[in-house]
Amino acid sequence: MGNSRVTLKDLAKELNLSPSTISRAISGHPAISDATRKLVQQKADELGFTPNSIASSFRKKKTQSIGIIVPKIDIHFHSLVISGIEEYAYSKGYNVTIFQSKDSFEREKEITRILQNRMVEGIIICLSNETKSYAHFKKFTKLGVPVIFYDRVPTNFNANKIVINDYESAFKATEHLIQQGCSRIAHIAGNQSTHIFKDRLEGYKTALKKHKLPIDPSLILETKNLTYEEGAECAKKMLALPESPDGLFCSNDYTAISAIQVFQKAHIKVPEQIAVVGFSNYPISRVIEPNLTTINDRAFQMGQAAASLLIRQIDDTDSFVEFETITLKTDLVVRASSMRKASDTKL
Amino acid sequence: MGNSRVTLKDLAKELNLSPSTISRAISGHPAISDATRKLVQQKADELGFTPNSIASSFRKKKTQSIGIIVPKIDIHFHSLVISGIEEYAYSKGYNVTIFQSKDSFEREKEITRILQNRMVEGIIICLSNETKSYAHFKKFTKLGVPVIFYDRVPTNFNANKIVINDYESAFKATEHLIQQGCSRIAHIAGNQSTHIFKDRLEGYKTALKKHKLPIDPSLILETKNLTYEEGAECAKKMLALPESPDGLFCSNDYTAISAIQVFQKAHIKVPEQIAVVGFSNYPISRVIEPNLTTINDRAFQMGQAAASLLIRQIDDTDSFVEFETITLKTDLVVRASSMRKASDTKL
DNA sequence: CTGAAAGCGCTTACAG
DNA sequence: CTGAAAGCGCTTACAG
Repeated sequence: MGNSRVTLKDLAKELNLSPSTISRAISGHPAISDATRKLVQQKADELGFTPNSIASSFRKKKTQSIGIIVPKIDIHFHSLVISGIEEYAYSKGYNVTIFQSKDSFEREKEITRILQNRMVEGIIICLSNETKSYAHFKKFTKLGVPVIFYDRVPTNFNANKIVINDYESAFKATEHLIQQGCSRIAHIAGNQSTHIFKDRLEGYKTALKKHKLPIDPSLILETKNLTYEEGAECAKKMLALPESPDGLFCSNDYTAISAIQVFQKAHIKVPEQIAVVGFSNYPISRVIEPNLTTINDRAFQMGQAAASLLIRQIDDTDSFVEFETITLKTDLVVRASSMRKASDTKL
Repeated sequence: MGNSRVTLKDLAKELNLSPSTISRAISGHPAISDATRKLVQQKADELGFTPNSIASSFRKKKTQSIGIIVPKIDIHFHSLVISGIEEYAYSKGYNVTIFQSKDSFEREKEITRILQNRMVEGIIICLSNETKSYAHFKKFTKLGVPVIFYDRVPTNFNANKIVINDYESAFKATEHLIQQGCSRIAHIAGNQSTHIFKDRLEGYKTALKKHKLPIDPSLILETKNLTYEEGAECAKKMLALPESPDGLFCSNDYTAISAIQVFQKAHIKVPEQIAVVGFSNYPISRVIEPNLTTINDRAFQMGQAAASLLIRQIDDTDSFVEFETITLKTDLVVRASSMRKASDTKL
């Protein structure tokens, strides 16, 4: 099979023009006459010429590609973020190469090496949960390759970050429960070695304090990974307490949903006896009965924001800004699982 | 910032060796002495040399990268497939660049142009639902770039395909309902212009025929996109029939779940009064009450199989095989939503 | 075991 | 408006 591509030179020979002219005509250089441009275009179509962008990348030292590292692609949050990144990047002519760290620090390091060799122009990453040291990102700063962190971002390390306000969101969620008349509010917390879950716990506590409610340690249940199974365990522990809670704020939707199911099996009514709020607005939250009140964490927008910031930094090579942190708005999506006061839809 | 990379030449100059030798030492060529190899390795680490794989790709005409086109990344099925692809590709040293067609034929064509220019060595794609013509893939055959289709694959077009046996899976699901004692089994079908949904309808019909059950057109409800909302509509239509069905096989899990919820609101017991089976084994199927019986379509394995076939074809440049179709096994995952005979767990 | 040389397919500063 | 020339950073067939 004649699988040798047509090159600029081939076109040049055919048209008795120089490769320089062909190159300029194809890339729309202003100094080329309309007549020539048309001629070249026509011949290119005829011969099926299509520019070799590897050669062009190599020559220009611009690959027009960005790298993404996520722990796992099939976690809905990450796939939404990637979707946002791809959408924005595509509109700007950038390609997106993805890698899964599988929550392995070693693999994450190895991937950064690959990305460096591949000469990506920028990187967007959600850190693996094993990552405690950030030395493997230093090389990119030196090479002028911007790196944007999202969701699980480094602490004590100056960097570009896209985050949501976890503290504020948790505060809103908890205050909503208080306004619905709850006074014994429990919390299913994520791993406290992770920054964002710590913030959510803090927001919960602050809301209680503001409304002069006691902080009862027996109502705060920390999990390792906020799994469906852990949620059920926590819910059972709550029911075993001398006095059950009348409200529950969970650090994600999975634990909220499994808790609701445990309550329902124990013939405890949601929201009448326990009002429940989750976190993340997973698709399942509008499917479960009762529909789950939750925090919309805007994963798609997070991806767009990350890509937009990244490409801005790629283009502004000599700006004075070193790092930027962007905090996105979140929304409390009020649904049936927390609605004890029918009249009080809008608080 | 001194953001100029260290090159082979720099290393060569430092060590008074030729670039050829450095290149060979770095890439592990056997003809290089151990002493030299160590020397080069050491200096490379010292100067922070890391090979420019764009230059290497350009020179070798091997990019070690493959392109994926999916309608949307944040559809769980696709993110699972991508995860399988990435995992396999990574283990073989290939990179994965992703694009979303957004179910637009025009965008899909544009993406194939980009992939051609980027010189990917192979492509894995789930067609957009607008795609009826496959001419935009012919160029890859000519260039010797293998293309693997999965899920939504071309019909009347010779190609590499990874599929599941939709007909057989639907047959299994329907027969399971029959064996659970259902005799009036309804079907919520997907768009009949799509091959896979047609096959599922056929499998359903064949199971009924085999067991001498009548095929009742009023029990077959076609939807456009198998959405949650369409599922609810269909369920309501079923309840409005003179005689309700006692079994329901749905072409995906969303419609199955929304149908269950409609039934439950109408105080119809699942599975006692209507047994329900879905398709795809979405995570939500083991969360909904009762847990949903469904077909495990092995999305992750589909991704791995696609990547494995692709890379095999990239490597075997002069094999006599032109196209390959791989059909993956599916599983009926029996859960509570269809279990009318407690004793009859294994059929 | 090591080196000199050519070249992959573009782009661009320089010249006219 | 067009062309000649150099070069991006590698790899590899050829030679010794």
